[in-house]
Amino acid sequence: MSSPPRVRFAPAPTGFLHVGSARSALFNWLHARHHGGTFVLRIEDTNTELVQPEFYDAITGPLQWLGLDIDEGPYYQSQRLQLYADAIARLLASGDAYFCDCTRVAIDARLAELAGRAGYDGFCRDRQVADGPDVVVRFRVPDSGSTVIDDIIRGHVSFAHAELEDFVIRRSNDTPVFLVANAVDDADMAITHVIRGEDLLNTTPKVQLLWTALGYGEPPRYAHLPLLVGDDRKKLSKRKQAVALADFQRAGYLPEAMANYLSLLGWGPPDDIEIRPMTEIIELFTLEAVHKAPAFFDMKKLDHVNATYIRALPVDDFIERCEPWLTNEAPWPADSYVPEIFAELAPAIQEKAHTLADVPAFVDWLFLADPPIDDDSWRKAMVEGRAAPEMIDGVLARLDHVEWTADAMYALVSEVGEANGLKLGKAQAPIRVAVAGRTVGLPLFESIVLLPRGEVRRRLVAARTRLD
RNA sequence: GCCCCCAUCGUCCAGCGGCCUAGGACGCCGGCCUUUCACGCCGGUAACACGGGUUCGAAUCCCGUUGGGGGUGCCA
Repeated sequence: MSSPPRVRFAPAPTGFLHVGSARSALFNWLHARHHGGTFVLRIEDTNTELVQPEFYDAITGPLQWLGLDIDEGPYYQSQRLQLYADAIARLLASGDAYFCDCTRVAIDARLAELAGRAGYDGFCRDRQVADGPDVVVRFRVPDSGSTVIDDIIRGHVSFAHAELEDFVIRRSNDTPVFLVANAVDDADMAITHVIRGEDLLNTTPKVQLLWTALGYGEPPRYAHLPLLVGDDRKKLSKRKQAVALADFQRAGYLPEAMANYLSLLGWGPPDDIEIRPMTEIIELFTLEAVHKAPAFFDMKKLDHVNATYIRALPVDDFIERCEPWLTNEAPWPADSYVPEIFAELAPAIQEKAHTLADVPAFVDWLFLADPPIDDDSWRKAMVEGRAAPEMIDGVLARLDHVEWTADAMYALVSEVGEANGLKLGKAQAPIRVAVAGRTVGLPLFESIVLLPRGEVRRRLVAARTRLD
């Protein structure tokens, strides 16, 4: 354990990279970085029937976005098939594996009579079946004894061989099952630590058995991470929305916030400071400190972490990161967007936005010819609020003579409010709704003077008209 | 069914035999600040699943129960 660790993240390209997978990747990466080790990416694509080419990029893209730089690979198992075939041949030769031509239906029929058993009954163990089409290779699990996994997170986990079936290691289409590829590659790539989700814990003794039969010597250390669960306390599933890492990117989460939050699921820094730079997390992270219980993926907390990161961004950086939401994704026509106006307001927006996707809603009224007026806001400020018509009339009366600055507007609205017995908080509401369309938003006077005076007048008049 | 794992506030983490009348964070509820909403600050709510042991002493160790999850495929 004195030499630097070599870890691997080994996803199958069968879908978009899931947050749970991303968390596994992160923990592997953290372990490697903490110990100055190597982070290897290996694509587990032995099952050609399930693999979809478009998902290869769906792995490396999000990893890169998250900031998990890869030291080695990607290795593709589909390009290493000969290695696995050789290993299987060796197992066949040594008698640790055998051919089987049973169909699932036949197996199930036999199993139905031996109540309580599942999997495979060992029917072909000594039938000397010859290789051929529709023939698989199975591993001969020892009848007695057990395999013990010394898991860094879970301690010793024991599996009785009697509970393990003679599992398939080569499919009838001649492709190896991931268990073989796992053992072969982990040995070949000199992997020292296998860090992955707890859902793989049950497959570990099988890989271990293969490892031993292949004579690989000292196996890697295992660390099975607690699963990430959703509202229903069940493993985060692809069925639900927003479990792909790319969805979070699209929803306006910063990669560093995402990585920071993910590091907090199943682990916590010893000093309780949760939001901090990745360099510090690397320094503090250890697998030994990862705990065992499943972790709920809490969007509320993610939002909080994200908002904290957004606020901490240098304003120029913030503006740059908002770019996609201000252009391609923006709700306004491209030619009406004025970068200078946005830049002026950016610091205030940083204070309020929880995600980058929230950003356009703060400024859309500045770039839209006719911003929509929110019904609830209208009701609250114009109908239920006191003196809305008086406020608008009062402001309108002096609008053309006021200096077009935030301070002057502040004074104007304050005075008109006072004349109507309203404090500023109440007084500004009708003006805000008339001009910006909502009761909530940026500091009003600072932002309203960014609109031409004539446009503000037009909106006030329109609101006043609607009020009658 | 069988195998494996897990069990501290609603949620995420602290706690690894005495410092715990259980700590922090998110959320939630009050209050302050205030140009709305946020931010910030102050305060509050709220947990050791249960039952047996072991021990002078248990959230911490052991056993059981209950509950949850995962796996039981020619997916990974």
